[in-house]
Amino acid sequence: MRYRKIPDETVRRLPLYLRGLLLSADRGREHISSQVLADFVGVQSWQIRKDFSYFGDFGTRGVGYSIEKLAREIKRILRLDVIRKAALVGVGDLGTALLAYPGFCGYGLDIVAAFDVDPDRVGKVVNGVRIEDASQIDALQERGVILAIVAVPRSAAQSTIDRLAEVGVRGILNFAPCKVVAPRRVKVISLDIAMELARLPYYLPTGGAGEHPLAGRSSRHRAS
Amino acid sequence: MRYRKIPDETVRRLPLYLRGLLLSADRGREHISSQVLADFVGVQSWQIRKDFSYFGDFGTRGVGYSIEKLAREIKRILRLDVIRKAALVGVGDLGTALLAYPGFCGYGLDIVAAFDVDPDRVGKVVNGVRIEDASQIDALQERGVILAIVAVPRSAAQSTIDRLAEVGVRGILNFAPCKVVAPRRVKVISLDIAMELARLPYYLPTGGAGEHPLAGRSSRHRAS
DNA sequence: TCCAGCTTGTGAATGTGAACGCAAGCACGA
DNA sequence: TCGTGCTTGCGTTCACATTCACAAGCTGGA
Repeated sequence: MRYRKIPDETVRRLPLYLRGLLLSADRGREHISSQVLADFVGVQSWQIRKDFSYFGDFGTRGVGYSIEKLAREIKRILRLDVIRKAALVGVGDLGTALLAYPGFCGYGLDIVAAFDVDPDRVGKVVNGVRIEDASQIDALQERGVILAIVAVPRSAAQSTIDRLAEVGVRGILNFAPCKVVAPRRVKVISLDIAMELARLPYYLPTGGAGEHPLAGRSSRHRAS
Repeated sequence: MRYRKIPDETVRRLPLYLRGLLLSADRGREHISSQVLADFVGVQSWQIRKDFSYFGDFGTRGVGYSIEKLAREIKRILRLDVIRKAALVGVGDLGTALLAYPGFCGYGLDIVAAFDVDPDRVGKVVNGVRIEDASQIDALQERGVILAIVAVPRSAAQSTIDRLAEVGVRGILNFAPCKVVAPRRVKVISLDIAMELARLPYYLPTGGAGEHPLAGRSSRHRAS
């Protein structure tokens, strides 16, 4: 089955495995079995083995996976094996929190630029990054930035993404709560936090008699 | 097929449809067809019709869906038809941003309490909500709060969730980047922002010759 | 060298959701 | 009242992902 079509869900799980390996690595062990890793990240062991089988033989039968080697392989597959520079557009409350968030560097992602249209914010330094005027987005290409995080208001989202696409950005993480479009060469991942919270009440128990008899059943698939 | 098993993916899309309806509502139209709504939110029209068919006949053939009625139905299905009180635990950078985020109220979700362990933060008022000491979580039940947002550091995540589960919280949106467990009666949705960003480089074009010949193909499923 | 115990890798079976296509049904005008 | 055009609802088909089960293969000890 090697090197056939790679399921989208597999790609979605790879960062999860990487996170698990990085968290478990500093506990002194050299190798880890699919069973132990599976328990640690909350999936099934065969799921892990199947996912890895799309990319090659990373383990040793009877032993397990070398933690360090496996982490390196996943990083290579996800193209996280080099430090990737990212830009943040929109330094409101959420943008500020993202700038301060230490979690990105664990994956080799480095926010090197931040932009906003508000003159009051431009020039301020947040977490070591100086906020620039949004017009400076034009220079992103020369600075070698091809990833961007969009945390602007809904009304500015599409135009921001258009601009980013124009200056050569190839991957965008969008937090604006609306549909956005981009050229085919630009991969956009959208995350609407309010929408995630909004589907939580669905799984709540019913107040009276079984109005939603089937809610919450059959979640064999993705947990969250 | 009415009232058979409801696909998890359908539940995941319902908030998307609701968002689309709310955004399109103020444009004066009374009815909307599945085709128009589909274009607006970025899915296929048959997908919308199929999803709604699990819950009942909301539309009128030849006319489309009443925007107001459909929004009301989706809210009912998602149990968003009453104002739901939610608590925030962890008022760091991300927590502060979430408190200030205006997007929740559009879905009838209201953050009425915020907790932190840092004495410097306790007592401060952010966006109209006074930050309380984490020990006050015990009183959540009497205050009628059964939804919580967890934005604490990784090391505190599991114990926070244990505590919330003890005091009767039934739904949790977790931002801590680690695996967490909860009793079956508690639904946990986890969101790891860094992990989302981490899978973005995978879709980047390859530098040299086709090292990843299949990347980015075949995305018939969920866009983001 | 051989055996016992583990763990991986993967073909095949199963299950689930996406995609299709069309009959049923409503609105409106002739 | 009938016909035309449009839109929904849904049975069916197809594609994909999960799940299973086991052969292949490594390690370490006898």
